Amino acid sequence: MAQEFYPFKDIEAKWRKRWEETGLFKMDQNSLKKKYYCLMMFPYPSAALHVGHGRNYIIGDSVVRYKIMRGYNVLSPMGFDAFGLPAENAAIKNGIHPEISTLNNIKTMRRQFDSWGAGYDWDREVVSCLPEYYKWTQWIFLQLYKKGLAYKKKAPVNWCPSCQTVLANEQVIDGKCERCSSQVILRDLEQWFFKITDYSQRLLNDLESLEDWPERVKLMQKNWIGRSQGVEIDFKVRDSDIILRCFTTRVDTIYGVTYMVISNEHPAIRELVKGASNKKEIEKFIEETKKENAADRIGADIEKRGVFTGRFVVNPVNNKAVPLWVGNYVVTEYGTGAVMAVPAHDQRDFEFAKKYGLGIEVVIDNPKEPMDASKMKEAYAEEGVMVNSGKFNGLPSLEAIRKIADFMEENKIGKRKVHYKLRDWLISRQRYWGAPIPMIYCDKCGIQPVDEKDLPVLLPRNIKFKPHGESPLKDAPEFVKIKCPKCSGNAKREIDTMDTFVDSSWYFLRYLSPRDDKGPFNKDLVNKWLPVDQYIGGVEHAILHLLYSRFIVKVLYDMGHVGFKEPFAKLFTQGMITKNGIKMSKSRGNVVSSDDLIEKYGADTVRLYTLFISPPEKDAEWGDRGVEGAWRFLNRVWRLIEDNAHAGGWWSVEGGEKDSTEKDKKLKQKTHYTIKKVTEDMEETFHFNTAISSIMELVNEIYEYIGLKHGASGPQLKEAVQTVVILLAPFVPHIAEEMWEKLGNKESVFNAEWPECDKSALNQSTIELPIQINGKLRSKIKAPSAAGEDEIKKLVLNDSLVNKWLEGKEPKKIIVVKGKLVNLVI
RNA sequence: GGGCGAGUGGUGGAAUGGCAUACACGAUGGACUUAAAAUCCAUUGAUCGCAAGGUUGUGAGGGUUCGACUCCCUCCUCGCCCACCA
Repeated sequence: MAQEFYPFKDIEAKWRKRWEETGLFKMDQNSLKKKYYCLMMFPYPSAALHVGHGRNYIIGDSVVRYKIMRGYNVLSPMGFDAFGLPAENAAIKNGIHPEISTLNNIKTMRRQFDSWGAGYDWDREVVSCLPEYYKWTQWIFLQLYKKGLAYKKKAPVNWCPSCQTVLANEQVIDGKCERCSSQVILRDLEQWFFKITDYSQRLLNDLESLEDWPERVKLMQKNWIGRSQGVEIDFKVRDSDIILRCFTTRVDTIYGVTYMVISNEHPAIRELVKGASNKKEIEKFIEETKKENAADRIGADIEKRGVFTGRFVVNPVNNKAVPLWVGNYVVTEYGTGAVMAVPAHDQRDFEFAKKYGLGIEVVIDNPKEPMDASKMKEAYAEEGVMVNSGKFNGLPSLEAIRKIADFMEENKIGKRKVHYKLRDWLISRQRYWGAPIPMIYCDKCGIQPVDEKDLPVLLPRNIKFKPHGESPLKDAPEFVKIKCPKCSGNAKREIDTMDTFVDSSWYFLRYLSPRDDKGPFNKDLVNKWLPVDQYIGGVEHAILHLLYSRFIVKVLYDMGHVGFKEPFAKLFTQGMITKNGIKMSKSRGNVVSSDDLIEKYGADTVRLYTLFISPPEKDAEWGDRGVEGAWRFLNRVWRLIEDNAHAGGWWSVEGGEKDSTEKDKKLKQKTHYTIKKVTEDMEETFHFNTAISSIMELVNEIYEYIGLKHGASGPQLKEAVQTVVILLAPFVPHIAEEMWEKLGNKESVFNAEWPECDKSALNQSTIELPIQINGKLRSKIKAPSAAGEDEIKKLVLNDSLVNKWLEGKEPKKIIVVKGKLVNLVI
């Protein structure tokens, strides 16, 4: 009897070659089958991948293979998000050109994808750092420029002194650089922005159409866009022509305004403090708090501080003058940078007023307990009844919001207004390793776009990678010097490059015509294949990448380049693999090498364990021991086929016994239950872990069926074993193919028909009926599965154990649940 | 501070109103073996009992229900996202 391990090395090599030859993953443009575009987020090329990375691709590959088996014309492309900081940082450190290290890493990664058995249509590969790709990233920039959606402005930006570059807000974590953890400072630079804020409302509205996105992700996007409805109110500055506009969502509290605060970066601030007696103090305050802003925007808990400007502003509803302060708690970029302060009904204002002895005036009464301004411990921010509010007294505050807004609009004191937290997208990077921004600066003609026919603007090859606060492209004279496209005079190129999120905001369009040098994508193909049917990636991209991609697609839609408004119909976000409770990463030293494991156990074992470890949307803790279990299981299935092949091959037995015995019925029932379970998991939840465990149960059932004697036969057994092999194929493709061949099939298992669940097989002849008394399990009886309620009740009352528990009493009620459970109430 | 999610054996996890702990890992005992590996068999929430069997048990407390891991309320802990957004 053969007791060797299954020869995974030979098997895996054999089938990989076969898939390559038969083009299993090549999308067929002329196929009549239904299309299915399955997209994995394309990775940044980093050197050695671990099992945590593997999980992403194994999940995606299982979906792809399942859909192929279900008869779809599947498009499963792969590419590389190949521009970015790490390669450039490495170049600074060790002198290796980013292009070389990146292309090397890509080579390694392709090999690793292959080693996981993850198949892609490699003819469609896109690599964002190649001119054939970034030419069109630049084209996208020019489209936005043409539409007035790309503009330049001086803006305070997060600056990492160590990386010598600008960071997006989201790359700043706890005031520190996401990559190098140095303290981030603010710095004013001329930057290119994309006007994503023009699309705020549409990006918000269309979230509702994304029914197959996780609620969590939609909510995160919604909060990020941050729509709030309110009123903008103009306050006149006394003894001045200046008008300060502020925004509030709580216009019902307008009569409770006791002071106003403006941000330390408010545009009118210089003018306002011109004649102030404490001018020095104010200026000192402004300087100090500017420094705080960087840390502040990042979340550090900074105490509220402020300074009086010597000015007063007039409340337009009651003409009352209130003091004007400069404070560190007003967000410059949001609203108008000026806030009407209502200490009685806003916690922040309350704290500030307490600290500086400013007035507190109650204008909304808490219906539950009367309020007294002098005794308040905290602000009352709930609804209530209007008091001290002139003609609005007595109204419920919710109603007052409407009435006061109406009143203000009628009297032109204020105007309803919607604000968003969403900011424009800063795309400039003072970096080499990115797509150059295709713009030219001419002294005579000003800013000029590069002509589309002159694209791509190629990155120069010879560059010194010494950071000096400006883009390294500055040191490449052959790059910088250019003729103005308008007047042909001497001009200079833009030396900044684009944020890599621009590269990744349209790559899914390029896969349909990756080598096309006439356009960024083929309109017909793209309209046929998009939206993407299934997008799979990490939840860390829930906000930025997905929002940017949605934005770019909407812009392209508006310009008539594509016929759809949303890029991704269905989204699945997987969890990450942890080790010792933290994310697997090289710097933390807790990586589990995927290559080593594959060398020892083969790809299928690694795949099976990875999928079995937990539901894929959840984070999962890696345990090396569990791999053994997956390995044992595969050997167990393998033996099932090997041993019986030695014993004569029961799968060839066509006739044999009819499926009449109890044993046969049980096996058939289990087989069809497993089909149902696996199919549901694949279609609905991607819960591969439960799909696999149900297949394990079926294998256990098969072993029980044949007992220890080999050479068992019969149609039921044949069906069960075939089912196991087919159902396993999406998860462990190599061994499944080999076993499928051993079962005498000439065609690939991926051409096999996915089994249908025969519902009649799910009902056994007799079923075991659990009996509860007052909800507690007290007995079990055997009953025919076709038995009616009355018959079941009769059987239950005849059961001796039941009678023992009834102690002669008559049950008040007998509840039969779906013919599967009985509960007696006594 | 706000929002979202989660809390089940020694471990990963299963069950979304109906037999709690499927499936797997680990552990213990046994068979086979000179031995080991592999494989197979048995046991494995806690607790009482020689046993049949009982009691108890899904973060804590309360509620709804014939019946609650599941629904509702209060609280605790952890995780993630956002965060002085007026």
